Amino acid sequence: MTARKRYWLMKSEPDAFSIDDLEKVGTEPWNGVRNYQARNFMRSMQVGDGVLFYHSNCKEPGIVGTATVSSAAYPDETQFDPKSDYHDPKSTREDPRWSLVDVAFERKLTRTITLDEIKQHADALGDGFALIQRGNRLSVLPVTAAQWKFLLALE
DNA sequence: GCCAACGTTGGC
DNA sequence: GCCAACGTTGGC
Repeated sequence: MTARKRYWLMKSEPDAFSIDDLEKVGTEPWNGVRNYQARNFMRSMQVGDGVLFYHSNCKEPGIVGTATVSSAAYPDETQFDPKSDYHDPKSTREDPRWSLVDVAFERKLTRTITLDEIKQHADALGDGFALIQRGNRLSVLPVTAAQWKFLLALE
């Protein structure tokens, strides 16, 4: 039995990993997430779920493309690697603390749907769109089917 | 580069 | 279990 397709927004700093990088490699393990809430969202993802690819911490923050979840959650290898920036000495192979999913490139948007523009549509998006909630820093967050449709219609 | 917001850590 | 200190995120 397959659950109904769900939707997510995932942030990445384009200097570190951009939508162009994803297009080049095709599929990428979404490593380095070290926030429990974000991790829990990834653990609940299913193959085929839709992803809005968001560029953060850059000149023009916003949604730049779409991707799909292409694996179930599995342990993030970087947590075990002492040489990695994402190394977590408190995590063990027996009981891994951090998980990730693979994300597959779908398409680039013809233009960036900017954060500024998204904020202007806060009413239409409804309360609780985590991206534009005050002070929110979550790097992985859920998007409803209605929000997905609305946001992509702005393109 | 600044800084507000927020999560985590660790002393007590 | 409180909370101050600290580190990180991310818009500006």
